[in-house]
Amino acid sequence: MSIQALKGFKDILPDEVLLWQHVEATARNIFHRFGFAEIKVPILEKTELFARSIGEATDIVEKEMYSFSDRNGDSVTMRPEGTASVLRAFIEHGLAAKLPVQRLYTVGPMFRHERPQKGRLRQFHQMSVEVLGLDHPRLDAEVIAMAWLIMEELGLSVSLQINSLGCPACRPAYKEALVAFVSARQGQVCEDCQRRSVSNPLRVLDCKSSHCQEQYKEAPLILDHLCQHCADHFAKTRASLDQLGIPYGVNAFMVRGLDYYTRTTFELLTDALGAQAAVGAGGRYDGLVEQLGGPKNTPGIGFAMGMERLVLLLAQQNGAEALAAKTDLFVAALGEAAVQAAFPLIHLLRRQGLQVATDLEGKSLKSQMKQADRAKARFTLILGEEELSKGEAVLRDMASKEQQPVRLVGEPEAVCALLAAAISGNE
RNA sequence: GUGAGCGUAGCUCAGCUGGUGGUAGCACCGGGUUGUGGCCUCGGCGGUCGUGGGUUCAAGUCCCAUCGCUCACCCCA
Repeated sequence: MSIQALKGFKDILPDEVLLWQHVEATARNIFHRFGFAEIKVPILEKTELFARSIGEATDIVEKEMYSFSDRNGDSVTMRPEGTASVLRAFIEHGLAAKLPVQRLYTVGPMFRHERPQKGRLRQFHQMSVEVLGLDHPRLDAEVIAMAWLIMEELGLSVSLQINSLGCPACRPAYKEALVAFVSARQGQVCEDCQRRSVSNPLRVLDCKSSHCQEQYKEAPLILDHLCQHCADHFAKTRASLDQLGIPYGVNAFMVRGLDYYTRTTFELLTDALGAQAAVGAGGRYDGLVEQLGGPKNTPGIGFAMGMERLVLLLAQQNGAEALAAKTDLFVAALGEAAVQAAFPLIHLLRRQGLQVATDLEGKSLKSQMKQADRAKARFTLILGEEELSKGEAVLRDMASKEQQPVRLVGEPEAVCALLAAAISGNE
């Protein structure tokens, strides 16, 4: 048996890469329109960084991280998410002092040791954004609107849900009320919920058991327990979203998995990916910068989008035919003398910026025409003995089948220019 | 970590209650067209039936184990 990739680690083959590039290019373009700058951060960090940011008691930290001792004995971890690393860099380089409000985005792989399933891998890829230093509700709406625009420009139909998780002033009291509610119904909820009510109480609300959901219809809602400040912030965020015409649903049962979230949270949801509903999600994390040792009172908000999930959606919702790679010119040379003449010419054409494919071993013309067709070449330059003796080649338009002679004598640069002109003239 | 389903050619699959793996489709290579692609047609290449054991005269088929994949739970983008 030959060696296979690790479980949950996948090769992205050339055909699929076209979709990935489209997704990434679309998002990057929008990030830039919104004033975001790219930051590249390491994939490996000290384990402590994630333990402190994501939360010691979360599943991610407890049992899903790729952690190991490096050769010095330090515990290091392959990042399970991007926010912690970006904030570490923000703090480490004193970016707050350079610009009061930082808008950053990053793209790359994340690692979580989970059981793979549809839309979920051990190495997966996220595009994520962070805005640090501002907590105006209009910013919350702007960030959500940016995520929404990416969906629009990718042509993906998803739904947007928002919620507020409160802040350290109001959430604890709500948590207590919820725990009291669940423990009063111990016998009526599933084992998972009984466990969650202790480990991560808010999580009971998105239990998949319809029986549990029935029970929670009467449950206290976080939105009824927000302090004045948080309630205000949420109302203004909603008003700003309304102003932009972004359609959303308020879901008081929406909970995020990471401990650091506060106030506004949101998810972009689809029902087309099996159990994986969220293609993007994020929220505010106002205490996190300080918690990681950064400047006090540095609020933050961000979101991450799962690229595997976006690509899956794009492939099934949108069709991907339009993204096929194509070639400007295929050079078919027949016989050693022609191949000799073609080889440097091809290089010059490529230097000039044309996409040129060829067959280096001088196969039959039929075979080379097939290759040209497969490469989706718009033109084929046929260079055989006949043409060569006349100092010419034949340029064939693959779609119309029209052929015209092209003079090859003279300065190579001039010949290239002639060819390039012939090609662009036929567009 | 838990549960279920599935492993036959590069890909998609057929193979019934065990009885010689398929002219199967797609892809690939070549011929029909001495130098012209897509369509058609003819031919060719291609297999430790995931692996190991067991039952049997006989196992792709039944049993056990193991590895892998998929989906779901958990959790999450």
